[in-house]
Amino acid sequence: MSTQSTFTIGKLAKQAGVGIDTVRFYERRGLLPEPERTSSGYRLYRDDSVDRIRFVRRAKQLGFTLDEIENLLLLQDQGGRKSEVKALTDQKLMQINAKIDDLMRMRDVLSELSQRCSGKGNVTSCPIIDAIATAALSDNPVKSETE
Amino acid sequence: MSTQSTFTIGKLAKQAGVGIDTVRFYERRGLLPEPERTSSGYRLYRDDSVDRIRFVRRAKQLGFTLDEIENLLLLQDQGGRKSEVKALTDQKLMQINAKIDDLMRMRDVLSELSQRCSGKGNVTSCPIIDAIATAALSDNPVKSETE
DNA sequence: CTTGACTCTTGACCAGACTCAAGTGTTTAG
DNA sequence: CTAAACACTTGAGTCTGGTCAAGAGTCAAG
Repeated sequence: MSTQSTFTIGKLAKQAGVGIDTVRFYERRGLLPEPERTSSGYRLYRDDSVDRIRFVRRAKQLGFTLDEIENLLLLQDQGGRKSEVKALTDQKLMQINAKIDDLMRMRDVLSELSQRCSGKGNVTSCPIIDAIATAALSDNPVKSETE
Repeated sequence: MSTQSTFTIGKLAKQAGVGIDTVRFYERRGLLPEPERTSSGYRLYRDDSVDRIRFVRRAKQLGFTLDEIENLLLLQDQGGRKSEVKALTDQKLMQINAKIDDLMRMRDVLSELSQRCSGKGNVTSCPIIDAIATAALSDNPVKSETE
């Protein structure tokens, strides 16, 4: 009578917008609890599993790794403190800022090199190649702790 | 009388600032030509190999992958056209810009969420968790072609 | 001559997040 | 009843850029 709200892995995957293998992978990773099974062993899910996978996907879009997301989910499940969530967020924010800084430095160099290169003729005395070949780039570490 | 300017892999690695394994790895990858060998099989290098490794390292700092660097080196070795080098550079520039855009979008969301979260109390009704759990984030693709 | 430092090769392993293959069992539509 | 579509498990492969280990040969100093 009412909508029977359990479904197998294929529907879950489709509803959550991921592949079937991804669902099983998330389960192995501990991001999804082990679901009930039918007598024949098929996994049975309910809507909350869709939500959970979407949570993972959205957190990933924000730059969190699966390990970090596991942490976030744990805090949600077991009622952690807001300060822990905020700490994870701020840490991620700093990592992202560091990465942006790296990339902007690369961009600045590349964009200047591109402008200096006419693009005409053969590669002898190409400002781009020359700059990479000699130490025209500052030799300070471009690597941030985020790599 | 003159400085005998060949050396084995350890010196090369040290001079270029990479590990010995990295040198051999670059050779396997085709970034370094196969060097001469002593009668006992030791690799023998000259200064140009130092330059070549440094080229790779600098190009990497600019965001090029080893495949792309191989390409760059090929253009340098075989006198390609400047336009090809410029094309590679501009392509990389666009990739980097796309990545920066992605990261800035993430940063904006995270930074707003962080500001909205007091960090006090337990996680029930945490604005960060709530935002990830519901569709508070735009569901448009954050993925750029650079991933 | 011996010891220690150096080099050789092959091949495995790391992170991160999946993705696929093979072989088998289950459910459903016609 | 049969065939398609779906699901199961185990285990391996993908990509990138290295890094490490084992076992053996080589070279320089004392």
